[in-house]
This record gives sequence, structure tokens and C-alpha cells, in this order.
Amino acid sequence: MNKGAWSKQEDQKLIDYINKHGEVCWRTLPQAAGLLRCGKSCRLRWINYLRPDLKRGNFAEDEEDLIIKLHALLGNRWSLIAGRLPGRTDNEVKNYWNSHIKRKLISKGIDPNNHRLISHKKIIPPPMSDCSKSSSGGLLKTNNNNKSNVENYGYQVVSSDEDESNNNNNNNNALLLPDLNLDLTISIPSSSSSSAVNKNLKSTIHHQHESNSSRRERNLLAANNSPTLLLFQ
DNA sequence: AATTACGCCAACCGCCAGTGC
DNA sequence: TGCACTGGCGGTTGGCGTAAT
Repeated sequence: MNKGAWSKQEDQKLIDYINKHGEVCWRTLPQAAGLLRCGKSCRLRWINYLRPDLKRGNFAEDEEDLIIKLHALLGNRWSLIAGRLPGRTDNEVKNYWNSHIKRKLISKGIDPNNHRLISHKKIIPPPMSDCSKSSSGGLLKTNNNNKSNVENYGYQVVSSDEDESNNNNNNNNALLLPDLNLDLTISIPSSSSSSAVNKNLKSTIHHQHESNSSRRERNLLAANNSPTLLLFQ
């Protein structure tokens, strides 16, 4: 069984076989095509590199914008994100995110994980004497609506001098993406569209946690190329 | 010119859900 | 119902090219 980089001959065998027989059973394909590879490797090579409809090359600015927006909504659902970028693969999007966009966001002071401005506030744990003896680890939760959660648990939130001025200027503690109740519809990607990525973008999305959604639901959405992307209260 | 550090990206790995028996 | 198999996904790794020292 071969591993590592694919040779031109291997690529050609795979292309020829799929052109002739289509994307059939990946497990049996290698033997039938005369390849010393596992089916999984063949599938990956075809999907990520050999498929004729792949765009390749640098990402356009509108593609990058869309990736950022979709990532803010979907998180690391690379296949879903890539499904909205014609000619791009999940692997490509993922690599581009990790090597370019992530760094770009960080340099702008945005946390790439949650798309919020990075808070420079320091959180000081409460002194032990302040902690009531409660069942939840000794921290007494007060019920002060004017305080953040950490403050309610007795933590002190302070800013450094430098950060203080930032806070004054741009309300640095504000959320970059507050309450995203967007009304967007994401249409089936159109291969004929030159700037397809920002067209027909409309879907009903409630920016909430998706912990209750099953992977099955997500995969079905992607598989069906559903014109409406439903997310997940 | 040689060495080291870094970035990019193709490919691999492990896990999970669906399906068929 | 349980098991084996398969496809698909996201995270991670390794190799290569380039920049920096």
C-alpha cells in the first residue's frame, strides 16, 4: 500500500477510472483502478485535488469575507462553509483559515474562535475568605444584574492602564458580533456565477449554540444542498 | 554558503453516524 | 438489537519551499 504524495501516474489512473465509471465504491476502487492506495486516500485525492470543478489558486476578497461570516455562524464546520464556496474544498478552506484568516483576525485584535474583540481585562479570583461554603466549590453566586457572570461569582474584573484608554476609545469590551439574528438565505452554489459567493446569500440563521443539533442534521443539510440553511437553536 | 525558522498545504488519522445484514 | 462496514468530517502531521540569520 502506497502512502504519501501521489505520483502523476497514480493521479492519471484515478482520473481515468472515475471518468469511466464515476465515483463508485471507494473501497473497491483502488484495486479496480490498479492503485496501491486505500479507498479513503483515493477519495481524498479526488475530492481535494483532482476533481475537474475545483477552482484552486488564491482566495478572492469576497470569498474571504464569506468564510469569516460563515465561520462566525457555523464554527469549524469546514464542509458546510466550503459548500457555499463553489470550487473550494473543506480542506482548502480549513488550511486558508488556519494559515491566513486566523492570523489576520488576531492581528486586528479579534479572537478567531468567537469573533469577538479580544478583551484585555484581567480577572482576579476572589479571596478565599470571601467564598461562602457552598456545594459549588465554595463560590457564592450573587444576583446582581449589573455585574457580569464572573463578577457575580466574586471575581474582580480590572483593566490595565493601557487597556483602559482603549476601552474608553472604542468600548473594547463590547461584542464584535452581538446577538446575531441574521436573516440570510444561502442558495445552491452556482458554478456559472462569477461572484457567486455573495449572491443569493440569505438564510434563516439564529446565532445560537448548536449543541443540540445532531451531526446527522448538519450532514443532511450539506448533502441535500438545501437552499435554506437552518440553524439550530 | 550553510543553517535555522517559518509558512503553506497535501495527506493522514481517528472518530462518528448511517446503512445493511 | 447488535455488529461490521463505509463514507464523511475535523484535527493534526510531515514534507517542501522560502525567508531570515
